[in-house]
Amino acid sequence: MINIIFPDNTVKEFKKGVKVLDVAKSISEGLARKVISASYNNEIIELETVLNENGDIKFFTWDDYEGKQAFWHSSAHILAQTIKFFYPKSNLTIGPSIESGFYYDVDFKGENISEKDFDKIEAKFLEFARNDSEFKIKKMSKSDALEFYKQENNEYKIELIEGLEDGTISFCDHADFSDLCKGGHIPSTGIVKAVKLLNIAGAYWRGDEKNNQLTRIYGISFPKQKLLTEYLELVEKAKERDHRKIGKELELFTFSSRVGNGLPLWLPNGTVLRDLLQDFLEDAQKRAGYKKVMSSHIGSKELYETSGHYEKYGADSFQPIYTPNDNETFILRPMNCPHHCEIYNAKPQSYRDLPLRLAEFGTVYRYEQSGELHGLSRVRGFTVDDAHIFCTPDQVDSEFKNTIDLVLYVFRSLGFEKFSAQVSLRDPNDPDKYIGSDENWEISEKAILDSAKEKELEYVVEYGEAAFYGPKLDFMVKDALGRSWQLGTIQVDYNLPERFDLTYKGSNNEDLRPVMIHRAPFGSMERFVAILLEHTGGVFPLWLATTQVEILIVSENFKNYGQKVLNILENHEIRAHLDDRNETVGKKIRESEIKKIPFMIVVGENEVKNDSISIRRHHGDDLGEMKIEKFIDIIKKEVSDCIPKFNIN
RNA sequence: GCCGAUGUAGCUCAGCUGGCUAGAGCAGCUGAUUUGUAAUCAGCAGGUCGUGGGUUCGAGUCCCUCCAUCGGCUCCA
Repeated sequence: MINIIFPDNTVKEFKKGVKVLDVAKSISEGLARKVISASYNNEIIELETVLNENGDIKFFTWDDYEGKQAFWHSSAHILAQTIKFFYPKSNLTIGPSIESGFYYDVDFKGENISEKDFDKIEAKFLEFARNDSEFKIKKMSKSDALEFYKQENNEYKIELIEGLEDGTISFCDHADFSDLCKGGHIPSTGIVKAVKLLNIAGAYWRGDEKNNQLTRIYGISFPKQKLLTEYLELVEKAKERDHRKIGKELELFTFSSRVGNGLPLWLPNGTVLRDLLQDFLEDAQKRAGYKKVMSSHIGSKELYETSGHYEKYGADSFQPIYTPNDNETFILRPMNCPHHCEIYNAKPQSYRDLPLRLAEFGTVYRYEQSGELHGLSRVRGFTVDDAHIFCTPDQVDSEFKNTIDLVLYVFRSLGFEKFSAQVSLRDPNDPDKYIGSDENWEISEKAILDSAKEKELEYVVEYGEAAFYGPKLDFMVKDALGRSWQLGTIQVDYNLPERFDLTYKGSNNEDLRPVMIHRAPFGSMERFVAILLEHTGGVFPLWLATTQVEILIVSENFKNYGQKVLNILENHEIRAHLDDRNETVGKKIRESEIKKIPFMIVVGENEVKNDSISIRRHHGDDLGEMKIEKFIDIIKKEVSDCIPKFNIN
């Protein structure tokens, strides 16, 4: 007999060799019908798995994350079966589940496949699913596994198997289809009732640009047709929040091929928004003891050779700028830190001056690969809300933590409650990618991990994601379609201070080396605005609305009164606009609604007579007629309520 | 940079298998209307159909090149 512990901590005895599905049945028939996956001692298993030792069991249904993963992973098997049906010569590689759905990477061996083929693949997929074939795991010896794929001439699977240990290799069979797989399936294909292939893309084998490019087919599947319909509707809705669409509608920014790809043009509305964000952060930074500086958009090549950036990125960047003088070469600046190092160097520094926090909204230019450009999220010219903190080694800890507080303040003030933190460390297998001593790296990696822990951030550690000069703590936020973007970033750097020979005088008059912290709470104005647009859908909190109040006159006879109202609001620094066009009130309201303007003021005969204004909120709430002074109070209160000031400890 | 898709007026789109001077709505301009909470009416103007080449009696439509955008991959100081 074995003891099985259930999630509610009850323990039950079962016969050794009991099947997982029978354990579920012992609880209730209902559970046994709904359960599609399970874990034992935190290892994902099949419902057919037999249990021979004591352990913790968990059951998963479609409603659980793990249930969906098993469902989608199993769907990838059915997709693979279907692909083999239509393209018998193709080589399968890997087919995992992802956050929403699954994909399979296939080498089609020169055969063409496009989205036009999706209909027939989906139809055959569902036909295979309806056969309700059971997924069965079978163990295989390494030599048999290799032999299986040698017959298929599948060098990818062979490479995978060669990396596995004999005795740990298993295949998953369903119907007449067999695939190398470690497990984690639903019981049978019949549960999959709906499938949609989403797109087709190139993907490098093992994620390496130097390898063959495979064809990746993305798909998603559901246990009910209705869920698929709902999913597709949700995606359509999310597309309405695309920042590129909203940016166009609200006239925030644009691009021009004559200016250049990836070089955004900020329109008047967008510039108001951007300035508001900049003022907001500058106010917080002032309170946190930062000093503003400014520097040029180009710098001599030597500057970036000193920093190490030229060696690392020079060849893939905008190329050097020459002058009439043969001895001069300049570079369009790709980052602000070297400039700030030189500001630090402008005079001898003392430990009494530290920490020195230099802040600049610095515009930088990077030649991103053409396939990388993406609206405002990935551009070739952008402005970093940059600052560099020069401090003593003792101060790193507190400065780092204060910086985390500032980032969290920014995120929370702008309604980014859902974000993930990522600690990016060196790739232990590729030390040549990085500059600086091991000792310095270890100190800074520890500083970041300690701070993240103390601030109780929920973070993941990614090896190999560090900048070449130091480790990072990044704050990631998702866009409307669920893609993750890095916004805020904090980086500890022991290397640039050495390269620029930065020093300060210690209390014993000795020359000491400061530590640098790079940080940008927004990340960049461009990307931050992009994500902000996708989160708000263009409906900004009152303090960020580019136009806060639209004044609508009932007819041209009330132009003067409208103008008077406008003047009063503007005197109170309220961003108002007078719509004095010869149009109907209905039309002006419609247009203000589309532009998502928070408040509309309607003035006509009644208002002139009563020396008042009538207020309508965005989305239709009628606040009625009131004195203009009262309205000003309402606006001022709402603005101060939605944006608390940054307090430093 | 790589794989796939797309590219018609400022915007959103129509234009079937190649066949008259390429259409619509919104926006714009002109005029009428003087309007009370999501579109007043009429008229006018606006496009070398992304670019360059080719096939054809004839190309928005078919083929090739390049460019850009979109979805991924890779990259992201």
